[in-house]
Amino acid sequence: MLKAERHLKILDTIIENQKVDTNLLAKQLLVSKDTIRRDLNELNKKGKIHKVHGGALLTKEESTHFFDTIIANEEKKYTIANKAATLLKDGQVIIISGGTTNLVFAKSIPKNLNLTVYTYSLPIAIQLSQHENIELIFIGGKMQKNALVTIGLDVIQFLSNIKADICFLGTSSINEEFGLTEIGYEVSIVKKAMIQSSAKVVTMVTSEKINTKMPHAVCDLSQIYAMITDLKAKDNKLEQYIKAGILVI
Amino acid sequence: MLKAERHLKILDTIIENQKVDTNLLAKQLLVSKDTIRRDLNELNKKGKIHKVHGGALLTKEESTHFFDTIIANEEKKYTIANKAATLLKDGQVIIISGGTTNLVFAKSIPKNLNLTVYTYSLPIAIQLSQHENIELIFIGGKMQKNALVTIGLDVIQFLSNIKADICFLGTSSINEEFGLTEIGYEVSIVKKAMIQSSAKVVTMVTSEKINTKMPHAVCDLSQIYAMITDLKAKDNKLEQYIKAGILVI
DNA sequence: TGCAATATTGCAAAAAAATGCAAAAAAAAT
DNA sequence: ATTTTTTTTGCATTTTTTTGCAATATTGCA
Repeated sequence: MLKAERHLKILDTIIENQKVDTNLLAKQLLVSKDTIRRDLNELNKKGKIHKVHGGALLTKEESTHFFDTIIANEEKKYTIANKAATLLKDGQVIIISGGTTNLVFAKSIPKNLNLTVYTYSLPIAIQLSQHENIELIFIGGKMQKNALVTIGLDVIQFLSNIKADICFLGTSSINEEFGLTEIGYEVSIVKKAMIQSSAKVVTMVTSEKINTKMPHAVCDLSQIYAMITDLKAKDNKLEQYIKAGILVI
Repeated sequence: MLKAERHLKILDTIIENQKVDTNLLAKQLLVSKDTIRRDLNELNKKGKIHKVHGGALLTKEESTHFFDTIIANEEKKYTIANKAATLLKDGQVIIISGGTTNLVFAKSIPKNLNLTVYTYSLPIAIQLSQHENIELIFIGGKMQKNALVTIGLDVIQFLSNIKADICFLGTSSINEEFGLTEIGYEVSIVKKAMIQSSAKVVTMVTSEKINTKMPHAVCDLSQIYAMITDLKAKDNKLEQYIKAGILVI
């Protein structure tokens, strides 16, 4: 049986019974417990189930479902999110920008990590409010209703008063000459403020945005600590960024 | 049965019966009393329950969890919300507190009204973000995860800088002698700040909260402009409030 | 106060999870 | 088609978690 097939069956049984048991699954699917455990870990990481000692439970996703509608390139974003999660360490203070890449990232934050998270995105806040060990601070201000993020002066001012370890910037355009650029002016301003407030800058870029440019500058390559893409780190496209001194993951 | 599953069942029964009994649980869940005790200790440590000799009791935290509970007294709250909506006028600036009464109120705001709304409740923000003509400002700060509202100093400070026409306070306890009172300290502080920032104070109270008292004072009757309940305005219970000069609707 | 019920603590057996490793299978590259 | 690379899987080992039991302490009530 294929791994993906197994995953679907696991999800099916968990939806039907509200829970699954590692031992039972191993017998039913004719694989070792280790394999089942690995399966459950993967599904857990994707936020599809809630892993516990001895098996897994159904996640309560009423809240998050509301926003999930359509996420473009979801697979790529999961790839990126999982890589990004490896940068997280217990006790860190991080800032997360808006966008669906970051929403997927928020879902992928391991449930056992203790973090302090600042965000100005409503969907991300809802997602993270389900996370036991995260201290969540919402950055208030005028709401931009289509994107469900706050913008404007209040946000900038709030950001200017905090100091974070890492800021995670969702999909922007990136380009060797101009660095990070944004489509909207307001967002570019907010991102600049985020960078000012953070020791390290991590940018997550889906491959189609690499080597593209938008009207509003955010920062240049020298300010970026790490760049996370859905490509393999040694991909040709990424060579120039490695040369620029960025940690490419 | 999985441990996590047992914990959920314990929480379920405690929400249903307001309390649980160690012995009974041991028999029902087919484990030793020691295990139940350990379970209760863990849940207690997480603040989900309040452990006592012989079992455990319900905590406020769990009773106000936003996603788990169906809105209590939903009918009454719709009655209240519709009355409250009659106070709204084009161009007003209003502040809305948290709670399910206000959530229902937010749903009931006529779609053609132009308003500026301040809120610190995530569910209400989501609701209002669907509303074409509302300028929405979210008051940021540390998120209280169970109720999905922001609390703390940031909220107070933000509120101190705004000036609204009306603030709508959701269900609190009301009482002739002590005025409005709240169960939680933090919320009482925030509500005080809301009152400071508003020209008029409107309180929405479901009938079972009338003439009850909670530990933390918010304001006395003289500061209240209008009081909205699910009762008829000429109900006996409301007489004293009319005498106190409140517009009872 | 005394007594029965309930709690706590230390301990050991059992179950489950994590880790490292190597074989097998699948996918990709040649 | 075959070699190389990557992914998947099972197994042995170590570590952690869970659980019940017994001994001891504490609590609440008559």
